Order: sequence, then C-alpha cells, then structure tokens
Amino acid sequence: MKPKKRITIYDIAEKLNITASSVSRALNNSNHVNEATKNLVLKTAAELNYKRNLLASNLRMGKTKTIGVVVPRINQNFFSNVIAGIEDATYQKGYNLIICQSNESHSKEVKCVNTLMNQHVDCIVISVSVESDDHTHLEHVIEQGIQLIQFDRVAEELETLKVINDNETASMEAVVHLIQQGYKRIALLEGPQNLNIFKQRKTGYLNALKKFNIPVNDELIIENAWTKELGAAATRKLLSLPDPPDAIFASTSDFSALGVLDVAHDMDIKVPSQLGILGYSNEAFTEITTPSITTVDQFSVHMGKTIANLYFEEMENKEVAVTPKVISIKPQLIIRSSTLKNK
Amino acid sequence: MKPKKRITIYDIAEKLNITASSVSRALNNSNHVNEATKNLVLKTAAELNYKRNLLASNLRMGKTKTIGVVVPRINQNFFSNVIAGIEDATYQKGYNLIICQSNESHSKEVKCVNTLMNQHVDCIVISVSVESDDHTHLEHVIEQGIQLIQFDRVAEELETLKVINDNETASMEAVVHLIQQGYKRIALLEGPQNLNIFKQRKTGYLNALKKFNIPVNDELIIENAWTKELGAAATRKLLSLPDPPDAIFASTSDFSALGVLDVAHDMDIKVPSQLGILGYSNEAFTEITTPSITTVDQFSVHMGKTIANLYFEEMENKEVAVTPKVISIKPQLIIRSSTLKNK
DNA sequence: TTTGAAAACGCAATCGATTGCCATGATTTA
DNA sequence: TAAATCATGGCAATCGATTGCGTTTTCAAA
Repeated sequence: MKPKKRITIYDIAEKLNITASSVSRALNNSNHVNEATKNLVLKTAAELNYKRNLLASNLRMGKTKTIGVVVPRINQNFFSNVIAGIEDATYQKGYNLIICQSNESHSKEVKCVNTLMNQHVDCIVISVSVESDDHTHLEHVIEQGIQLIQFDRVAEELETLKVINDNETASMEAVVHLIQQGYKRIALLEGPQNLNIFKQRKTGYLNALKKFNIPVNDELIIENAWTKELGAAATRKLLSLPDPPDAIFASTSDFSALGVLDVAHDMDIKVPSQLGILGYSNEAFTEITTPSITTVDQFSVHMGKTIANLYFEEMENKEVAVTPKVISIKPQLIIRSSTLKNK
Repeated sequence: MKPKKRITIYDIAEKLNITASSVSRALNNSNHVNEATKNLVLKTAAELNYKRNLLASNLRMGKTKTIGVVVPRINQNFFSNVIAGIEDATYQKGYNLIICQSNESHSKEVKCVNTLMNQHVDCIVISVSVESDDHTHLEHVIEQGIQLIQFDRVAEELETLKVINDNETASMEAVVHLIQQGYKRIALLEGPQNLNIFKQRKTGYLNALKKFNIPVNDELIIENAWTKELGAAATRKLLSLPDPPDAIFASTSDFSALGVLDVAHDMDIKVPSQLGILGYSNEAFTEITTPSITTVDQFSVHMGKTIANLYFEEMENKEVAVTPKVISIKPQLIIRSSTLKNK
C-alpha cells in the first residue's frame, strides 16, 4: 500500500482557488479572513483530512510546544510518576514530551541535553545524574534562552527554576519520629553526597540528633548505601558492631530499607522491637512488607504537575523580570509498623 | 540575559567565504567537498558551537528520527519498563522518543496518535487502551505510511507489526502448575475481554482445565477484576460461595492478586495451604509479600528492545515485501510460596 | 599547449506554514 | 461626488538545511 500524499495548505488553496496565505489564516482563526471562506477552508480541511505539518510550522514559528525531560531512569517509580504528572498537565495545553534517560551517566546526560536543544524544545526539565558535577551543558541551555527547570536532584549553584522536595525537614521529622519512639542509636544510610538531595537528608538527620542532644557517631553513618544490596551489606556491617544501632534510617531509598529488612529477617532480629527501619520514597511495596515500612512520601505525580504549571506561568509572565524561582514541596512522613516500637 | 543568536550554516559559510551548500555537505560528510574545507568547516562549527537545527533538517528530509509511543499509563511498571527498553535501543541509533499516555481513554488515545502524526514521527508504537474497539485512528497511521508497531494489547485484525506475549501458553502453564500442586477448584479473575491479552489468558485457563478434564465452573470466573480493590471484592464473593475455590488465578495483574492476598489475610485463610494465589506481571512487590506471590514475568524491558529492533530491521529491509510480522515472547512462570502447597 | 574528466563548489529550488506589506474593491463619511 | 476607512486576500520573503544541476577549477594525459 503506497502512502497517501500528505495534504498541505497548498492543496486546500488550490481546491478553493485561493492562496495558501488565506488558508493559513483561516486555520489559525485569524480575523483577517472572511467568515465564509474561513468556514469553507475548515470544511475542506476536514474533508481532505488535512493535518498541519508541525515541522514546517515550528520552523517558521521558532517554537515547538515540546518539553524535553531528562531523568536518570524512566522506569524508576519516582521518576515515572513525575513524568506522568508532567504529561498530564502539559497534554492539556497541547504540549508534547520528549523523554530521555541518562542512566546515571554524565556523558549520556550531556548528549540527551544536546539532542533536546537540537530539537528546539521550548523547555528542558531535568533531574541530574549521580555522576554530574560539571554543569556546563546546563549553562548552554540557559544561554540559548531555553527555559530550564531542575527538579529533585538539582545543581544548586545554577540560577534556574527549581522544584524540589524539602528533604531536610522531611528527614529531620523522620529521625525525630524515631527518637520519639524510643530508639537511641540511629544509623544513617546515606547516598552520594554530591547530590543535593542526599546531602540535605543527612543534614536533617544531624539536625534531629542535635535537637535532642544525641551525639553523632560516625560509625553509624554508612556512605553510598543506595540500593537493596548495598543497604543489606551496610546493615550486616552495622549489626556486627560491638554496639549496634537500634534503628536504621535508609535515607537513600525504600530499596535500601528493603535490604535492611531482609538482613533483619535473616538474622532473626525483630522489627520494630529490636530494630526500627525507616525508608524514603513511599514505593508501592513498603505498604505490604511484613512489617510494613515507615517511609516518606514525595508526592511525585503532584511534583510533575507543579513542574509543568511552573513552566506555563513563567511563559505567560515572561515580560516580568524572571527571578530564579524555587518551589519546595514538603514531603510527608508515612508512619507504618516498622518504626512503631511503642505500640 | 538575552539568548545568543543561534548559529546556522549560513553563519559558518559567511565566516569561511563559501556557501551554505558546502557547509552542509561538509557537515554531512559528503564526498563532494574538499577534505581541507571539510575540516575547516568542522573546526569552525565546533568553535561557534553550531548545532544543527533539526526542525529545518527534518522538514527538508521528510523524516524525524523520532518514534512516538502511546501507552495507557506511563507510570505502570510494565509500561515504564517497556519504554525504558525502547529508549535504550533507540538512543543508540540516534532516535528520539515522544511519549504519550492514553489514560485508558479512547478519545485521548486518538488525540495522541494524531499529535504524533502531526509531528511526523517515523514510527508509532502503541499498546491500546481498554476502551479501544474502534481502530480507525490506527488505520490512518498505516495510510500515511508511518510504521505502526503494536505491542502487548493489540488490535488483532490490523495487519501491523506486533510484539506480544504468548499469554495463552503462559496462562495455561500457570494453571497447570496449580493443578499439579493439587488445587482442585481454581477460580479465574479475568480482565475486559475486548483486550486480546485477557481473552488469551482466559483461553489458557480453559485449555488447562480441559487438559486435565476439570469441568469449567462459571461461578468461579469473575469478570473485570483487574485492580486491587476489584480483586479483593471478587475474592470475598468467591470465598463466600457454598463451595469456594481452593486457588485463585488473578490473570489480570499482580495488583488484583494482592487484593486476593489481603482478603485471605483478613479472613484468616492460610496461603498456600488453604488457598493458592497466582498473579500476573511479576511486579517488584510480589517477591516480598508474605507469602511471596507466584506470578508470570513478561520480560518487559526486553520487550521494549525487541520493539525498537524490529523497527530498525524493517527500516533496513524495506525494499523487501513487508509481511505483517508478529514476534511472540514467551513469558516465564515465577514459582513462589503462594502456590507451593506441596512443599 | 590543448583536451577532457574529475573534483569542488555555487545557484536556486524545495520542504510547508506563517506574516508583513500592499492592492483591490466595498462601504462609509464628509 | 470625492475622500477616507475597512475588510479581504494576494505576493513574496522567511525559518535553516538539503540537493540536483550546472559552472569553475584542477590536474593529468595526449
């Protein structure tokens, strides 16, 4: 089957014995066309099944109504939810989404950003990869006048729009909750400290300890324990200390919390009575483990919608001086069985 | 900060005192340019930080190296994994992905497909929504000569490329496993029968029963139980029968299996000894419930890669007569505690 | 030195849609 | 009746990259 030739405004123009200019004006609902011809054009366009060639239109207009999104991994719960939220909000405004994943690699992230710039997206939404310390690729985006919105994992020194979680407060509240439940030696599984989110969560942890005058014990703080396996390994190490912790805050993710839980099961340690476990992200599974895991919900879909709406607001007020705006969403502590020592 | 003017081939041409034609040829590594000027162009382009305007290029070339993907929900585990697989394979070939979600709505699905056609994507990859009975929008895609690839949930009557799971065999093997474990009265939670996948899974169930000469009992087959809540409701209904089932195959999803498990817990029914539970999809959580849930793995990331590679193969051999090709991936039964009655 | 082929590169059209400017004719106002 | 205003809609340039065709240059063979 040979593809039908695509209908252009010239085809419509020819058929109606007018010029493409008028067709274009009619299709764009300009008021410089006669109502009658406008209707005629619309009718003919529908009959011929005309579809506007967005490539041509975008080239001419210099904008694409497209937003590029770069995330470390598309199929990570948090990110796919954010994307779903963005899609939902942008779709309503007739915008499209181009999605890339950096796979946590800096070089791929740079390539993704370049591709998006070549595609002339109107806006780039990014959560940087764990490897990213150099942000010149993001500066290029700004130089080109493309709106840049960072979320969750952000390069803080760049003055861009940002949508973040208040990790510090959330983390502090989580640890305070543990303290109030009577846990005395609270360990922290921390993530790569070049990422703001992990640094903030650590700060929250430290603040909570300080608030209650609990001395910080470095042997209870384990670096880079951000997968299930690393969480498990860290737990084995912690529990074999002469003076082991009685609670572990897996500030990196629920996956590492799951690793903690696994090891606790293996070693026949009772959760929450002997060991409290607290995760981060409110992954679906935290609700159904035994015991269910206390965690922090980040409102990821809502975050996506916030990002999209932030873009649209900036668009509309772009004559106003654009101050680097930061929207901080306060996560919510979800208290479940794994930390309820007092009950 | 005012955006820098974008550099075009004309800027490069002017600077080097040649024409844009030569610049273009140089950038495209054509053999109709002098090696020296080619290098000069490349060097200048790098200096000026030239980026090809893909809008212009695509308009001229008539193709976009872009693939559009339409799924019911981006943030559903199976789909986000498929997307991740597609992204991985297409990225290597320099292709981009535009992602849309239909939210299981037919009208939104149609709009998504139209947008993608307007964007002149080279290929549309789709898993249809549950509402989709009318497929004229997909016929339009074919008419326009855009490659169409259906996956998982497909409109079978359309002769397109398809990548599917062998649901029937997988489902049959699942039920055979239940029978071999000694379960006698096996209930089926089925999904909307207008979707091929659910129909096939039902057929697999029926075939397994027939093979072992087990009579089909309609009161053990519950329609439309494809969420956790519906699965729970169905279970309550089944377990209150005078002669309740001793196993439930939640053929729709692991979520409905989870609903089954919840109700079993509530009613103090022992799994797997009093009730066997079998899900579908191998969601992450099935491994960590108590007991862990036997389920079917669909190799979703691999499925995504298969889809992408199928497209590239078709591209390369497009002179060969294009036969509607169907790739069927055999899912794998993952046996876990929830069905191990014999152990 | 002349001829001829190949190499290198310029010209101009093209991909479709958009839009500022101008021309035409109709309508209105003085 | 003449002048001014307005509604329509055509013309042609534009957005940047690509490419068929044609011209110029180069270099070797005759």
